[in-house]
Amino acid sequence: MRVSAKADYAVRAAAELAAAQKEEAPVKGERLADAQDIPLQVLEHILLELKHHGIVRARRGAKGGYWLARPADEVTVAEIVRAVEGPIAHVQSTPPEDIEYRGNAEHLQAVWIAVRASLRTVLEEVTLADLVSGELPSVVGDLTASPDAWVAR
Amino acid sequence: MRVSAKADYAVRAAAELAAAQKEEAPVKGERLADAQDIPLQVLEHILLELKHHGIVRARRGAKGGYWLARPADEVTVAEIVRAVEGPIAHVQSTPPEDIEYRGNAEHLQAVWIAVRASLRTVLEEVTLADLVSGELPSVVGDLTASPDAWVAR
DNA sequence: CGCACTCCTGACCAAGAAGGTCAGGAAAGT
DNA sequence: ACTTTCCTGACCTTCTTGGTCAGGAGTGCG
Repeated sequence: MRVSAKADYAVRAAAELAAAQKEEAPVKGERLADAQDIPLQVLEHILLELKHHGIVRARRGAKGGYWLARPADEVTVAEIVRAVEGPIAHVQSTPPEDIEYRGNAEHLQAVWIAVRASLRTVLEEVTLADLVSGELPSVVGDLTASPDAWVAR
Repeated sequence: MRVSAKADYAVRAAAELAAAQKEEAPVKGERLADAQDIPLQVLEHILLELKHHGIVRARRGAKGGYWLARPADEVTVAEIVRAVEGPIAHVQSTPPEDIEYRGNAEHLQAVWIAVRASLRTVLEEVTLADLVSGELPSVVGDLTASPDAWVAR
């Protein structure tokens, strides 16, 4: 139930790309790495994965670099997390809808499905455009409104 | 962003204990292992952790076994998951409220906080009593109502 | 008491993931 | 040609996961 460094890095790098989208020129990996304090070689691997998933594009050579394949308001955080971490909220590496629970745990499946659905309501709602503008969807606002949400437990 | 086998096992075993709570006699580890198809030795380690967290109690010897330390409607799934997996929704092993984001990723913190909060709305709401009775809280009902929630993405 | 029963605990293990580094190849521009 | 920058795979160390093994310690009963 944790977020990997890779996913965190990927979203941060993508946010930088989103912000640079107006510039009309590719952004070099090194600039992204510097801006977000990510080891360059790690970042390159991540960007490659994002490219394979059709989220970013790239060109090599001088004047080369990376850019988003789509407008920033059409790329969700969920997509990026899935690209680098795989499916969200799997249980023992299998999707919750494929698990059969026995005995008194029968209804546990619905709980895991609800867990996944609740993650989706956040991750699929937030786009890179939201992220860089700071105008987050209302679902995020609602969830972060209580001071309770900001303390560990 | 996945649920470990251990967490899944722990909740299932706890559900069995919740169901057996009326019986007034401890439940043997072996019976739990059989009922939920969990390797006995793995289960014992898990139950030990749950015991250390004050969620279950145990007695050894003949007539020994495990039982819930509290009524089933006072034990949430969140507690059990935390007992065996540690804090929910940490990023790179640090709680999201302790991370400082720079540049265009500044608002990512609020997103991770919202992710954690949304997990809590499910996991802290569902008790073991809910789980065995099948009368899940409305938040689960709402989230699992759409057929969309039941398909992979 | 002696003994069977059951939990308790730590050591151990293989496989995989996480996080990161190294080194070289392949396109693009000047 | 040559530099720049992405592309790719190999490799490394540490930690986690899921699981097994073996023995110790408390509990109840004949």
